[in-house]
Formats: sequence, structure tokens, C-alpha cells
Amino acid sequence: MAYRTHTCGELRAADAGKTVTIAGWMENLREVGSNFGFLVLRDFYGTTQVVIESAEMMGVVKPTNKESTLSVTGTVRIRESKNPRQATGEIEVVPTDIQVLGRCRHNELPFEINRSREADESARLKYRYLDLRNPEVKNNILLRCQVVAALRQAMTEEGFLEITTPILTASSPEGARDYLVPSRKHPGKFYALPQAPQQFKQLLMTAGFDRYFQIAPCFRDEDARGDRSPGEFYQLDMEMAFATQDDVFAVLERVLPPIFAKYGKYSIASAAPFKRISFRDAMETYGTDKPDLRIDLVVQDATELCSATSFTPFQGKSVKAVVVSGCKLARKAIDKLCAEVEVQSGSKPYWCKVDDKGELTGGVSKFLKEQKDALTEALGLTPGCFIGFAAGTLGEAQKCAGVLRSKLGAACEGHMDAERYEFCWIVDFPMYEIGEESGELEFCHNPFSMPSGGLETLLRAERGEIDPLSITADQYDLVCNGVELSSGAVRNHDPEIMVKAFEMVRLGEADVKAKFPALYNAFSYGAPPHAGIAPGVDRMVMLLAGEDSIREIIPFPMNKNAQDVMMSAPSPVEPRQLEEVHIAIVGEAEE
RNA sequence: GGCCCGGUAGUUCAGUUGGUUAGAAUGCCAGCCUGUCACGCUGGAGGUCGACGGUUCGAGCCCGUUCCGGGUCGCCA
Repeated sequence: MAYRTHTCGELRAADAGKTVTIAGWMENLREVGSNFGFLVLRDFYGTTQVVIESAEMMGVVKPTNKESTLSVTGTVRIRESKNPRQATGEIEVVPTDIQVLGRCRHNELPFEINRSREADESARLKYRYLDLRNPEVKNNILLRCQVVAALRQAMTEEGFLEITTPILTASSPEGARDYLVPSRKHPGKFYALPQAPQQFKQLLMTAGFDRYFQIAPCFRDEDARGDRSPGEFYQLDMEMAFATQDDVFAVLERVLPPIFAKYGKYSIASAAPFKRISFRDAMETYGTDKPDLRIDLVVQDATELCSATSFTPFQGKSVKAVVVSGCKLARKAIDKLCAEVEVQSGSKPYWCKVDDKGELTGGVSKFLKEQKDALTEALGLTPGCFIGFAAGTLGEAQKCAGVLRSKLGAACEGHMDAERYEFCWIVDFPMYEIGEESGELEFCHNPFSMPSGGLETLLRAERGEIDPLSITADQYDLVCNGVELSSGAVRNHDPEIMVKAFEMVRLGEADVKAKFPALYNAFSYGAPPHAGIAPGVDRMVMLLAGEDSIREIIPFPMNKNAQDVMMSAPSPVEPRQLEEVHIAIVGEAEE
């Protein structure tokens, strides 16, 4: 006998009279009279009402704890009182047989299934299999499945091949901390889990695979954030041979908007081509390299006007201003917003307002009386404006102004069209920067990117004709609604340019060979120019679901401390296991 | 690692100036209820106030230490 003939989501009025068997979890039993009541059965597809009308059936159901699994055989009947809010609200099943398939041994649950999102997060994670019974929680995972399937289909239609790359590989000198796996056969040596399939996909290009993609697991041992899962995450990793930046952009501009429009919480997504903003312009205009373009506010420079004031924090500093027209924020709200900005940017913001007569008022206005006319002219101030100021080094002022802009955009009416997806490309990232600790020239992002202009640019910098800091890389980010979705680049496929790029930071051929032996060797056998990108799947789904926490769209997430409290990972292992992999624990070990 | 917020019933939370027996909602248990659908009504059980130490005649509340959770910054090419 089959466990079911129908799911709990599919019976309708047209099925009345049929004999059916359904199976699912006992969500609720509403007793409305003696030996009379309604049982709600829930499975993946929906819920169906089972009416209990006999002492026999009540005798089975009454002593059974909620959340037990049942199989119910009976006849479909039109309800006397229908529920239009339910898909199956027109019918009910009159049972002739109810089997308990899996008894729930607990009459009190860690949380109520349908309100699990209100429960304490560690309880949800420990009992994730119960949390996932909540349709609201389950639906985010369903969305993730649909998005991944749609991405695979779209990429395949674009001519990309999905190729898996190793999980056990070599530690690579990329940015983040590696997860290490000790080797049993090679004492003292370690595998590393890949931070990204970066080198493998470039080797695939060198091998002649023209277009590669993968829903790739990536592992980085760094601390978590609201939008960053600790330990592991997934990227839609892709790479194209004989391709330019524009070729990469064109693929994602075809692939992403339809998926965002179809599966997203908001149905409007930017049309191609997405706006392109240079890194320098983004920092200057939005105070960040991941601007939320749904906000119409911009950062303006007020350095010259403000540094001459008697206000000490402005003197000799870069000063940036964010002007908000028609701002109705109350004093209390302003203080709260400024406090949040200070926490998130690390710098204290300042503010004043323009009153009905065009006079500056409140906040730091008394220090700006002499500059009033010039400020009004330069910043385009009108009555009712709020002006947020950020001061410090150029970087500090930009960062603070950027946070001000996003907070003000969200808080003040009329400056943010929130119900849409706004994409942009950030391009022309600097290749090099002066390291804060070393004080010397270092790679700004990664050494895989092609410097714009290639070898000639590097040679000119070497000859002192241009400032190395002015060299940009053919590197780009994809940003959506203020979230960095992706980084990518035109790769440096030329061993000679690689060596020269390394020489700029006081390294050389030996270092390139040591750090990227496979790539360096492979490129010496004839490599195609290639470019790629890797949008984060988790963040994409998070944006589509409209969730603020990355954990809401991951089936089995770890907590902030990179622990799986359901499986108890990480956990101690047997001494024998340690011996086999030649590991000795020194110092204090946690139990 | 720094900073901020939190930890009170199975769950979500309230708890006044430090003062009698720590409350509510929900869940659970029992009884009633024949058209409910967040069913309703009546009653009941349920607490090491995260832990340790201190101040005090007296601590859920004040102080110190510590553990745990969340946010944020550092970090994340």
C-alpha cells in the first residue's frame, strides 16, 4: 500500500467523492465537540483538513502529539463551512483509517513551528529540522533551489559547461585564512579547502574549455557578518576564454535581470546595460564602492568651504556633505541616525538644517554662519534641507558620508525607491595601494588581474613616467541595492606581465613561481586571454527573498561563531584519528 | 580582538525607587463544547531570574568577574 495517493496541497472541490490517502505532519487538532474536531495535516505541498467525527478516529488522534506523522485514508467531502484563505479550503477528508507513521515523542516543542522565526536563533539552528517545517522558512530554501536551477539553465543556454573542481587542494596565498586538512599519507603536510576555484578555472581556460561555470562551494576562515556566512558559501563561478570585460558584463546582464524579476520579492530589475561607475567616482559620489542606487542622494565635497570655519573638526580636513531636501526628521531621530553612522563608519557625523527663511539652524550651524551663502550656492541648499557632514582624512570622510547617505536615504521619505533591484558595475579598481602596515606599494585586490594597458603601463610606471598608484586593474564588482554581489576581472594570462606586476611590489619571478606554480607554468604553454566573475549565490538569494540575515536562506547554517550547534561541529576527535594524521594538540583544547 | 545590545516559565516577553508568595501571552495537562480554521470557555501544572562572587537587614533589579547569544568595526585578494 502506498503511503499516499495525493499530497496535502492538491485536493480541490472537483475531487469530492474520491477515496484518497494523504500523509504528513499533524499540525493541529481543533476539538470543537465531544468526539468532533478538525485535524490539520501538513506536508511539503500544503495543508489539508481532516474532520474527526467518530470516537474511533478521535481515539487515534487525541493521544497523539502534534508534529507526529500520519497517514490518513478517507473520502474527500465538500466542507459545510469553507475557508477561502486556504488553497484546499473547500474540501476536507473524512477518514476511515488513520495510521501513526512517526510518533512525536515531545508534547512541548522548542518553539511553535509556525512562529519559529520569532524564536531564539540558537534554538532554531539546533532544531533546524523543526524550523524548516515552518512554510515561511521552507519557502526560502525552495526559492534557493529555484534560483540555482534557473542560473544553471541560463548559463547552460549561454554555452557554459558546468565543471567541478577539487575540494581538497593546496593552500593558496589569497586574501583569507584557509581551512586546512591534514594529510595522512604525507606527515606534516596539509590540503586546504579552496577559497574559490580561481586557479582551477583559469587552468580550464588554458586547457581550452571555452566557457566554464560552477555553483561552487568556497571556504574561508573569517568572521561572520549579517550578510556573510562563516566558513562556507556558494558562488556562481564563471570564466570565459578570448573574452573582454564587456563580454563578461553582457552574459550577466542577460542572465540575472530575468531571474531577479521572476523570483525576487520586487518584480523590477535594472535593464541592461547596467550603469558603470569607476571606483574613484563611486567613492567620491556615493562614499562607498557598493552604492545603493535606489537612493537618489549624492555625496558633495565641501572641503574648501568648511575647512576655513572655526569648527575644529573641519579644520584642515576633507569635508563631505550629504544634502537631503524635504527632510522631516525630528531631533531625536537625527541623534539616533548619527549614532548609528558613527558606529558603522568609525567617524562622527555632523549636521545642520535650513529653516523656512533659508537660514542655517541646529547642529553645527553656528560655526557655519559666515559660509552660509557660499554653502547655499555650492550645495544647492533650499528651505527644509538637512545637511549631513563628514570630516576627516579623505577616506574617513568618504566612508562616513557613504553611511550617512544610505541611512538618510532609508530614513527620509521620497529619496529611495526601495521596491526594485538596481544593479551597477564598479570598474577601474586601483591595481596597487600603499599598505597601512608596510607603508610600501602592495597589491590592492588580487594579483590575478590584468593591469589596464598591460605590460606597457607597468613599464611606464617603472620608468617613473606615471604614478604606480594611478594604475587601474581590469577588475570589476557587481553591486545590487548596496550589496556587493560579485568580484571579477580580466585575468593576467601573460607570464611576463605577471612577473612585472610582482616586481612592482618588490617580488619577482621566483615569487610568482612559488605562489602560483601551476598557473605560471600553464601560461607559458600558450594561454588565451580570459575573464570571469563569481556572483555570490547566497547573497543573491538573500536579496531575492528580501531577508536581512544570510542564515535565512541557507538550509543548515552555522552560527556567528562558525559552529554547527545541531551537529556539534567543530568537535573533538579520537586520539587515534589525530595520530593517523600526525597531529598533536598543544596548549588548551576546548571540550 | 574592540564597541553596543541582550540572557526571567517549554516559547516570546513584562517586571516601577532594592521590599510580602516573580507576572502576561502562547504552548502543555484536565474538563466542557457538533462546523472550527490563530476555534471558544473553565481550571491546573510549569521558575537554580545564564553562572560565580560582592554590597545590603533584604538583590531578578546595584557593583565586579565570567559564560552564552545577536549586531557592528577590525578581518573578508
